[in-house]
Amino acid sequence: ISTYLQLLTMLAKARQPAEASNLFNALLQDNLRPTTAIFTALLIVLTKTNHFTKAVKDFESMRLYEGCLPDKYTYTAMIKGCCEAGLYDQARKIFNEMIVEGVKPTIFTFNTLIFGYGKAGRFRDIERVLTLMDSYGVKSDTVTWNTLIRVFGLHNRIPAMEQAYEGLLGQGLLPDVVTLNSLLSAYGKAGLFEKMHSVTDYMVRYSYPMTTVTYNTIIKMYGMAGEIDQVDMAFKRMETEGVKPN
RNA sequence: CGGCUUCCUUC
Repeated sequence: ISTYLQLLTMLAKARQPAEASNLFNALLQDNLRPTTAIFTALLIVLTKTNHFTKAVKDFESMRLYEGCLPDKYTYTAMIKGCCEAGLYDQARKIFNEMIVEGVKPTIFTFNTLIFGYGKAGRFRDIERVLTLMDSYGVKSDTVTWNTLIRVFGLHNRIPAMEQAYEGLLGQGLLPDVVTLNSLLSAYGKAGLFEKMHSVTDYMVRYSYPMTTVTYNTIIKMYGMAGEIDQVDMAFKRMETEGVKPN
């Protein structure tokens, strides 16, 4: 069953829903019993590939298999799927069901909700989630702040984004490469190139790795702004820094 | 140890 789980996880990453369904049937034919993790992996591939209705059906029917009750992973995956499908009421319903079933939401659950609402610009809902999180005694982590920074950046809410960055520092956490790449993306989108530079300076000063993603972000942002010379410089710098283009 | 969240990769 571990073999099947590993294979399903790979198929989820590769977004191969048909192959994943075939594999699930093969597992049954091998007289193996599916597990909650197997169903979760299956739900992930389905929601990732716009087979949301099928995912809900499997989410409902998994309970018919012995020992296959949804757990914190399953609920979080379904909440993410609902948000990506734009079904926020459904996401909330599944969260409530999770609570009723006695499955404790984790930081993953809350971060997923924040990202889902944030992408859609539902900032009131984010506030609600943060309050809820507090009431469950779950403490925000770097990913929480990164998520807030990302979603505010996506919506060009630069002051709110910078407030989230301050929140991260205020909690005694350090930015990671995802934080800084998100800042680069937002500043680039807003045309705040001086601020982009202060982020890259910061990365150099504190020895953050300038990854392929970092350079891809810089190239994309300058490209969108029509700053072709900057694009060229960034690409050449990748080569001199030994960062491989992907 | 293996399945859930945040950065570029069709906007």
